[in-house]
Amino acid sequence: MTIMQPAPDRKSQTHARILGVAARAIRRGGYAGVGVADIMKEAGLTHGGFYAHFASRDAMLVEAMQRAAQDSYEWLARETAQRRAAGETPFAALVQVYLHDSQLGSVEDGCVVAALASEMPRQHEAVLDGARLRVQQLIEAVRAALPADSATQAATVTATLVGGLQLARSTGGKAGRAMLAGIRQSLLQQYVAAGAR
Amino acid sequence: MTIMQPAPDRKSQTHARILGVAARAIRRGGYAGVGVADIMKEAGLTHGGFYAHFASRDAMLVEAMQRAAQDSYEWLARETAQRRAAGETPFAALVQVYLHDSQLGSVEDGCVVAALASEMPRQHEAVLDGARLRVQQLIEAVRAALPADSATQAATVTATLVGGLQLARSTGGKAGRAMLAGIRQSLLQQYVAAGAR
DNA sequence: TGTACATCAGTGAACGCGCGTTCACTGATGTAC
DNA sequence: TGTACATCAGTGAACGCGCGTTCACTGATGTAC
Repeated sequence: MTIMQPAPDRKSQTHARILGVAARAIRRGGYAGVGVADIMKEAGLTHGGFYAHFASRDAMLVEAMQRAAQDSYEWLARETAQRRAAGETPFAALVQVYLHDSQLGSVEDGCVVAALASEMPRQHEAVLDGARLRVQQLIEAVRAALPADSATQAATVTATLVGGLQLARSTGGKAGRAMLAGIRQSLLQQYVAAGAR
Repeated sequence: MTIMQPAPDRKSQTHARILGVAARAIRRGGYAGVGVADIMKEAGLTHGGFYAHFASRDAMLVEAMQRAAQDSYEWLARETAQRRAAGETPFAALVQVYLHDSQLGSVEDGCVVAALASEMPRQHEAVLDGARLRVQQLIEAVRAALPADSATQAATVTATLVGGLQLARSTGGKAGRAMLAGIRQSLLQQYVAAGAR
């Protein structure tokens, strides 16, 4: 009785590919805006195979949220690390990356919290759990870029980052970029002047 | 040839009632979460009559967004006026009203920007136009509560208010209320200390 | 090494439900004389 | 004042499409001997 290993491996690769597509799709279209068939098609598959990977559409959304959280967390860590290596302070790097102009157009590759925040109160508990965790992660990342004694400011700065990106995206165009630049400037003035690392 | 006036008046009253229901429904369930039949039922009507009032579901969403904007703007103006009359500064009143604990549970009666911000980039141009206007209105209301020379801060404060409410709602429960309290405190410290009116 | 066989990831047709939309009809309101 | 009539807001049955879900089947992969 030999257990077949190659097949499961192949399946889990496909599973990951579907999730990658779904993680981008929920940020682009929202929880309500993603269809099973669309995701499978974008992953190069037919819709029938979906249920070999997920118990239901809802179950997929839970996994997609976690995957999107992981992807956007890694993106933030990578980008900020690069800027710190180039000499920027952690806080400046955070602000410049999170509120970068390129974020205006790329919702699907950006922070999942900013992409889905206002839809959160409407989600099932399973999705909410993942979302809460991701919010905490983001606040923690902000706190790590603030002075040790300004821990209570972390949530406030996070709120400004998330809300600022959303407002600038809603505004759009040149006015949106101007708004984003203004918010970057405000944050840097306030917190760097206040001694942020 | 007499023109009948009473009938149109009655119809416009019904129209306004449907819109009132819809304006709350989009904040509660999001643009994608509201159904024609649900709204009509909540307004005490049957779904068939819907198209005597709106050309399509999308056309209704445009009007509902405007109505929600108007409702939440009036709510903010009324509540802050009451607090200013009781002696609070305009900025304190704004922060205390916008980030009041009661806002955690009542998405459908609160600020439409906070309720729908992350869904905005996905909407049709007609809906977006109304949304942009509402964002500007909100920023303007914030600016009016800031010192004359801190106009560039208005968008930043607005971002903090909107983002803060969303993060606290996502977090929920006791932790959500604590987060909200922290953000209120941060904002008041920062801006009142900086000389906000 | 080569052939028959077992496994299973993925296919695609089909089903059923919900929702936006249409439309012939009803019945209440108010007008005409 | 009272009766016949016109208007039209609202009703409710029906239609069609899209989407989540199911399921019998295929064909590629790798095993057994």
